[in-house]
Amino acid sequence: MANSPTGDSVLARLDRVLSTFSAADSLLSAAEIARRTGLPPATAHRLCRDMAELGWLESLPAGYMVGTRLWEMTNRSAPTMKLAVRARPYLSDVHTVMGQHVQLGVIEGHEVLFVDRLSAREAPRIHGGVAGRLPLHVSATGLVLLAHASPEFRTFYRTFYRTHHQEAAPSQIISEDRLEQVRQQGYCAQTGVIEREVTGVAVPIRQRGRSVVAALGVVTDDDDVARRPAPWVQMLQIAARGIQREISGRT
Amino acid sequence: MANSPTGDSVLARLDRVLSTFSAADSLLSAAEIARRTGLPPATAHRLCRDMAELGWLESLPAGYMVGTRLWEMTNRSAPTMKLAVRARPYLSDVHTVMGQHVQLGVIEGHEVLFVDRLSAREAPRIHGGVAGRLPLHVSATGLVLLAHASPEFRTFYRTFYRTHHQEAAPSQIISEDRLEQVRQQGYCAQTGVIEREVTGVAVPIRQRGRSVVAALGVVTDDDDVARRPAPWVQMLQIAARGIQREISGRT
DNA sequence: CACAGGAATCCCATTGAATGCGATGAGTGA
DNA sequence: TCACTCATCGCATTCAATGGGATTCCTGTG
Repeated sequence: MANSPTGDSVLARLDRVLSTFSAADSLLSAAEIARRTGLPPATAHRLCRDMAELGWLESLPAGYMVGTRLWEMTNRSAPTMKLAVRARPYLSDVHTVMGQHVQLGVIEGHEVLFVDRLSAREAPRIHGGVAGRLPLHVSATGLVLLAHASPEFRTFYRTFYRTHHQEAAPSQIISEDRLEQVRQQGYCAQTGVIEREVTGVAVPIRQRGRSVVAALGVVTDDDDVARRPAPWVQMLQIAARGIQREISGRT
Repeated sequence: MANSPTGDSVLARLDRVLSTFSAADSLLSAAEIARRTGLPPATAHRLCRDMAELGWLESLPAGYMVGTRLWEMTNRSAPTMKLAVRARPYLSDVHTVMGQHVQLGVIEGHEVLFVDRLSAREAPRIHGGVAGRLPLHVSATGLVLLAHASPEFRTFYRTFYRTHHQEAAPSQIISEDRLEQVRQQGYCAQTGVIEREVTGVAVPIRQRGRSVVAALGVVTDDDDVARRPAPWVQMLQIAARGIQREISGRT
């Protein structure tokens, strides 16, 4: 017994402890955390206590919960979150006018991470919430991001997906032709990939007119959108331009 | 030199490193971080590298930025953030109908932390963004939270504020009478505390009809609100009830 | 009411992970 | 070419972190 005979760093352990919490398990006792992380109870207990002291966790009689400190620090200084905050009013506009789910996604690892979303209560339920993730090619938002990623990344993604989800890889939707089309058109619209009847439309958001840093999308069950996406695309593009202006100004 | 002769833990150092980043300084080199935290360059460098490996930070040629991993974990599992996500549609409703700044605040330490905000572009600029903080008594949102806090906390806050900001503590607005009034009325409306002409109105949000866990507020420069807050209060209360139902259902 | 079982918390000898000095290399600007 | 700064690495040092075990604190149960 010493400074961790298992050979993992304090940092890695902290990450493990934090990962233990989820939407379903937001309140965990020290013993439970120890069990799930495989850490000795005493160690888990000490780590949690120290994290609680800093506000990383919140200590309650019943156990520990994730605190607001990390969220606060991240939200304030992570560039992606600053983007989300600045884009928010534009999402809101789109949401108000279209009355559908509106979302803002970025590439994170090999998935789309939805960094903001305004949901329509009357619209169909969709997968993933705020901070949710989806494979890149199953949503229009993700597909736009994939289309504008580097050629190396696109190749990587194809092989990656083939190896991990060989079950039903609809390879035509991530074909180079399809992605080229998305780039040319300046948008992506697709219906029924996750669920029949549901259509996604998304447009890229560029930083200073260059690299694509995010994608703005709507999700709807309005059949009309699938048939004539043009007006919707245009509304999204106007919002996207607003966001681009907003984020290209100051840092 | 050893396992930290300065006597602070790895955890404390990580916290210091993360705190170094801010909205203004979102991209920092290892050397810069070392300078600001007072850590030896080699140590700062190693910590950053390790954090980047886990996704806590993002490593760029020009330096380090805060990554999305911590935000993601926090957003998914911190109860306060789950509250914010669930409340979002209701904030959106209020925002759409009233066309003013709408915000959701919780008590965090001795301040209000705004966990969500929808801003009106045409409305007056207000202090603090999302993840912003304000002293409890300078906004209607904070005052509602203070009014519903425990008597011990209220006493603590008064003495705390007096010692730290003796300059201009408007003690009448945090008097027990005033707070009692806020509780009785079920809302708080006040004008001109931060800026003349600007009025805040806020109502409490209760969990399962009991403890107040958050406050919902609007900020506006509409003079009419200051004179006749009643209709606005009622709209807020309807939204608040919606949120209460939403968060009292499942965990 | 005593007792069992589980959790939280404390204690403390042990030790290897973390540390930071110093050196090297890469990059930049004068 | 030189001077300066930063990133990165190697390595001996050592104390902060560790975890087994004991103790205390609950809580539910027979």
